[in-house]
Amino acid sequence: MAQKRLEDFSKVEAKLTKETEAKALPSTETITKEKKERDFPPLAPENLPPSYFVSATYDGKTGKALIKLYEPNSGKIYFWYDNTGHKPYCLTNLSQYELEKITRLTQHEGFDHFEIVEKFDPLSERNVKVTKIVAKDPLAVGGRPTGCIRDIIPEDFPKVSETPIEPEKIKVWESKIKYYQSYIYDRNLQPGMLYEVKNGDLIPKSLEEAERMVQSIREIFKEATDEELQYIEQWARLLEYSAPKFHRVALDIEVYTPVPTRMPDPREAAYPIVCVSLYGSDGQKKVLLLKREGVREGTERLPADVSLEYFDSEEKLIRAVFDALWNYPFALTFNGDDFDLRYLAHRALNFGFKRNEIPIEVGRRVCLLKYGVHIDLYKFFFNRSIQIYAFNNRYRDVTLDDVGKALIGMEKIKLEKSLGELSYTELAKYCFRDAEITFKLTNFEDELVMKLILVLARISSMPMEDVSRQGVSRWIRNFMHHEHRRKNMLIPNMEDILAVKGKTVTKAIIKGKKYKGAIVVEPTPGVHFNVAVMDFPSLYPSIIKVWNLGYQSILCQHPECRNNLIPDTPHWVCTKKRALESLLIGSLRDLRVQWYKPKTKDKTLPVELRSWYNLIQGALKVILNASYGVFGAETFDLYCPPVAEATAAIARHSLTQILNKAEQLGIQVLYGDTDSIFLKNPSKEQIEKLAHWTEHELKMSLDVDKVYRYSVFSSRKKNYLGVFEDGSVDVKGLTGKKKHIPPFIKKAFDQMKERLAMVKTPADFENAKKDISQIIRDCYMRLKRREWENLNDLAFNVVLGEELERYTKTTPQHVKAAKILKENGVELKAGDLISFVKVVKEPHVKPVELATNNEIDVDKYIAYLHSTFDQVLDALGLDFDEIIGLTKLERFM
DNA sequence: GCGGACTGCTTACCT
DNA sequence: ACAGGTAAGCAGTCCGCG
Repeated sequence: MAQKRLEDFSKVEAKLTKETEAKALPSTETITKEKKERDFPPLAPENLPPSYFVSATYDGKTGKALIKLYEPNSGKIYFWYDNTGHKPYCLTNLSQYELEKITRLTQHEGFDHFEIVEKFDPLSERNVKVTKIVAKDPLAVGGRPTGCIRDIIPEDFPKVSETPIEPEKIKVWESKIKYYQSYIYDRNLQPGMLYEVKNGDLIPKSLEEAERMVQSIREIFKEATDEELQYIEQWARLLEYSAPKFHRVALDIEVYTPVPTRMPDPREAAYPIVCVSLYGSDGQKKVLLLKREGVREGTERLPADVSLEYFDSEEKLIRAVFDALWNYPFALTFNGDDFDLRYLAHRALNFGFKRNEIPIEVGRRVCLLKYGVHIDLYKFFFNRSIQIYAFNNRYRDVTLDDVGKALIGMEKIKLEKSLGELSYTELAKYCFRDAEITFKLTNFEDELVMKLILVLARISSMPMEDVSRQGVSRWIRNFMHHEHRRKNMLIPNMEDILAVKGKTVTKAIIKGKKYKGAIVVEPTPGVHFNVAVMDFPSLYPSIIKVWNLGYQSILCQHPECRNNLIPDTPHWVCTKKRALESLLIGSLRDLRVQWYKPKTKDKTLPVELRSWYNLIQGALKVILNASYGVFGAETFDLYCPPVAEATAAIARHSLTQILNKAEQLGIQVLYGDTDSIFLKNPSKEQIEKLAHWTEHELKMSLDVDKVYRYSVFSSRKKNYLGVFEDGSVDVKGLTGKKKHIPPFIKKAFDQMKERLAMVKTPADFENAKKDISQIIRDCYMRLKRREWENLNDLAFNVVLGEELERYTKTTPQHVKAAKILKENGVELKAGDLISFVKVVKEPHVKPVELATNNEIDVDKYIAYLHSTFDQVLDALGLDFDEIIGLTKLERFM
C-alpha cells in the first residue's frame, strides 16, 4: 500500500494557475492563513528585477525546463519556464535513413524528430556528422526501465538492417545527461548567477564591479596564453560576483513512537508528529506542539523570543508547517531527505491531504520542494571532500550534535528519558535546539555554508539542491560536460575512452590498486631544529596544466607526439592541442594560487571581501584536490586511467628531481611526501636556488610552506610532529592524534604536546624530557591504580564502516562490541560510532554502556599507552619501560 | 593443543 | 562512489612441535 501511494505521489505535478504579480516578503500573517487557494506556480512577471538562478528542473506539466529565480529583495522565488522551445535529445552515429527503419523508435510516443548536426569527436579528433534524436520528454530518451530511445537503437537496429552493423559500433551519446543540465549547457546558463527577466526572456545580468575585477585579473596573468586567459576570465566572472542574503527557514520534526529506540519509518508515517520547530532568518522562532492526553506542561524555559503554539489536531499542525514550506525560498533540514520532509509528506497523505496541498516533491532518495530550495545539511556535511577540505576534519561524526559542536560550539540537548515521557516544554526545548543548530550551521561566518553551496553551484553548473547532495566527481563532471557543449564537442562514452586510451601499465604498491602512486621519503629519525618545509602548491593540478593532460591528449593519434613521453611510463601526450581538462583545471588552479589566495592576505581589502575570497579559494581547493583522482575513479564519466597514472608518474618524477637537486645543493633532506620536502636548517640562498631551479626546469613553483622551530621524526612514514615558531604544534599521523583512541591516553599525549611547545633550544630538551617522563609515569600509575574518572575516558570510539551483517571475513573488536549492543536492542547502521572498552574476559571487549570498572583489562591500556608514546619517545632518546621504572630483568620477564 | 610467523582485514590517517 | 601510500591492531591460517 505504502509503495503504491509513493508511486502515485511522484507523478503529481502542481496545478498551473494564472500568472501572478510580485508579492511582499512572507510575513507571519501569510504563514497562518489556511486553506486559501495558493498562487502557484509563482510565475516570473514579464520583467523581473535581478534574481539569482538557484535551481532548475524539468516541469512535466508544461514539458519545459523550469528555472527557479531567487529575488533577494522580496525574498521570493519566481519560476521562469523555457520560451525557446528547447527539447530533450540524444545523439547517434546512425543516419536518419537508418533510424527511420526502426519503427519502435519512430512510433515511440515520446519521439519528436531527427536533425543532422556536426560535432567534434574528441576521441577520433575530427568533425563528425551525427543524428540528433529529439524527444518530446526526457523520460523518452532514458530513465524508464524499458522502452527508452537510447536502448531501442542498439537493440532494434541490427534486426531491421539489411547490411548489419556490428552492435558495438552503433553508438548513442549524451543520453544519460539530466534534461535540465542539458538545457543549462545548451543555453550556456550559469546557475548561481544573477539574471533578469525582460519581456519574458531570461537575460544574464552583468555586474560592473565583477567586470572591473576581471580586468585587473588580466594584469596578473601576464604569462598565460590567450587560450588560458580566456578560461581564467570565464571562471573569474563566475566567482567575483557577490552572493545574496538567503531568506530561509530551518525545520525539525519529532515523532512519537511506542518503541523509543526505533526510528519510525517515514514511508509508513504511522505515528503522530508531536512537535515541529521552525527557525527563520527573518527572526521567526516557533515551536508547534500537538496537544496530547496526559502530557505535562513542564517548567523548562525557552528563549524569550520563541513562541509556542499548541494544536489540537495534527492535521492543522502539518498545515502550519506546510505554510512555511510554501513561503520560504530556502528550507534547511538535517536529514530531511530521508526523514523530516518524507515523513511530513507521507503523514499528510495519510490524513487525506490533496496532493497540491503538499509542498514536498518526494523522490526516491531526495525530497525537494515545489516552491523553494531544500538543502539537506546532513548530505552536505556527509560529503567527504567538504568534511576534509572545507572544514579541515573538524567534525568526525556526521551528526547534528558533532557538527554543531565542532563548527558553532552548540550541541543537542541530551535526553534522559524517551520522547513520550517529556513534558511539552522539555519536548519543545529539545526540538527547538535541533532547528536552531540546523539554522546556525548555515549562519556562522556570514552564511558561509549557503555561499559555499552557491559558489559550488556556479563552478559546477548545477542547481543548489544537486550540488549540496552530490559528490565532487559530479561537480567536476558537470563543468566538463558544460565545456564540451560550449565547444560543440561530442561527450564521449566511458567505454569509448577506455577502448581508445586503454588501461594502466605501472604496478601499485598496495594490492588491488590500479596503478602506482606517490613517493614517500624514508624519514631521518630524531629531533631536528630549524626545518623548512617546501612544497609544490597544488601539485597534481599543476601537472595536469603543465603537461597538458586530459583524455584527449594522452596517447593521442599524432605520430609526431609519440616521443613526448611521460617519465616512468610508455605513455605520451599531445603536443598540438590543449586538452579541456588541462585548461579547465589549470586555470582554476592558477586563479586560486595567484589570485584568490593572495587576496585573502591582502590587508588593504575590506574584511568582508577578504572572507569572500577566502571562501572562494576554499571552494576551489575542494575541487582541485579531487581533480586528479577522478580520472582514476571508475565512477567518473570521463574515467581515463592513463591520465591518472601519468599524473602520479610525473609527480614522482618531480619529487625525485627536487630531492636530487637539494642533495646537489648540499641541503639535508629529512623527509618528503608526494609533493613536499623537509629541509634541515637550509640557508636562504639554498632555498632560493632550489625554488629557482624548479621554476626553470620543471615549470612549476616550489614554495616554503612552513618553517618548524624543530621537528620530531621517528622512523615511520606519515608520522611526525613539528613545533612552529609561535609554539603551536603540528601533529601528523601519530596515534595520539587519532580520534578513536581513549580520551585517557589522548589527554596524556596532549600534555606532552604542551610541554614540547615550550622547548626553544636543544638545551631545553633536558628538562622537557624529565617532564614528559613524569607525564607518562603519572598516566601509567593512574592506570595501575585503576584511577579513572569514568569509563568513557577509557573508551575506544570506532566507526562502524559497514552494516553489521557485512563483516564476514573477520570480526574486528568494534564489531564484536556492536553485536553485543545489538543483542541489547540497540539499532545500529553503517556510519555509527561504537564506543567500547577492553575487558579481561572473552571476547575482551564490551560496549562502554554495559561495562563496569572492575572488569577493565588495565594491561591492554598500558600496552596502548606504550605504543602511542613510542612514536615520539625513540626520537627523544627515551624508553617507555625505563620511564615506568621497570628493571631490565622485569622487562625480560 | 599451542605458539610464532605470516597474511589479510579494518580503520584512521597523509598527500 | 576522487586517488594511492602508510601505520597499527587484531583475526584468522598455517606449520612445527616427538
